[in-house]
Amino acid sequence: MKIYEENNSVVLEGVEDFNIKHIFECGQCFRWKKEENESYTGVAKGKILNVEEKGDKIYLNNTNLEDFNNIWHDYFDLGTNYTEIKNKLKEMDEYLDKATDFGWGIRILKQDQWEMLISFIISSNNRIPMIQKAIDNLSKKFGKFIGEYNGKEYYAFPTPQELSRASKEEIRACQTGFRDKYIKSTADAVANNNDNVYGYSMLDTEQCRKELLKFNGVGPKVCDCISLFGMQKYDTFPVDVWVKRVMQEFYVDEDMSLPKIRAYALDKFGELAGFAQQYLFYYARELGIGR
DNA sequence: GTCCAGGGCTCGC
DNA sequence: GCGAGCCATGGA
Repeated sequence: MKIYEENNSVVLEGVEDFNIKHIFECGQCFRWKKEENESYTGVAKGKILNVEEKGDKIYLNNTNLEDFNNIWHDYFDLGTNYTEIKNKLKEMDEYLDKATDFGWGIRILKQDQWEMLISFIISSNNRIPMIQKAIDNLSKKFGKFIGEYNGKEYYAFPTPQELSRASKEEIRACQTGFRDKYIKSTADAVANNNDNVYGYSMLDTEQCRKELLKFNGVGPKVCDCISLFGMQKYDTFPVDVWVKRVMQEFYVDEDMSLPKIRAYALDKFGELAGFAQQYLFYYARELGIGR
């Protein structure tokens, strides 16, 4: 892979296992929006970035080599060999063989722990477009203005302090619905009790899970998503309706409970369970498997 | 009106 | 530690 800077952009030439549609639409993130030219613009780490694909080149627009080295290299998990991961998954069974071919360019982003905590509380019993809307509203209302890009204004995700200053009613006004009380309670807990969510990455998967489950509005599924997308716990397997469908279609009985599906997958996919989950989720959702 | 979404909480065993 | 009900909002 060749990396160089030109015209306020960083170009990645010949990067393996990288497809922007797969990455941004596999359900792991909520703040990346597709532009008219098929590129994606989003906010992460308090910066606005646009990502564009042209042939075998990936253009990271509105950034420079310094930010690439400090932020984006890690954010896009470019230090991990996804070819190797996919090959191991392919050897497991025919369904993963298909799913990894289908979503060949997926990478699990290393996103902000706190942002994942609140985002996936909002996700509970909700739809993806509604989740995106609520997060946008919260950011616009309580986050810092970062700047403009391509004629649009962008805001950072609010910090724990910024969000805890909001009332339950103000949070609800951002279209969070009945989850308003969960968000308020969690924001207060993190801001006031100094619950150090940024330290949970250092804990092992089980300890991390126990800490996250203490928050109001965080159950098994939400907890697994935060662990996987915010804390690099790859030996987790979030089971939502889509994953339940694809698992029942290919692996287990119709009447198996969610906790048992989770246990089954952890046992079967082991250290790679989180990666398997992403490929299966994207495969199931894009193809409408089980509906 | 009915159904459903990247579920969580509470209770009873 | 489980399973079963109950709870909840907004869009299609």
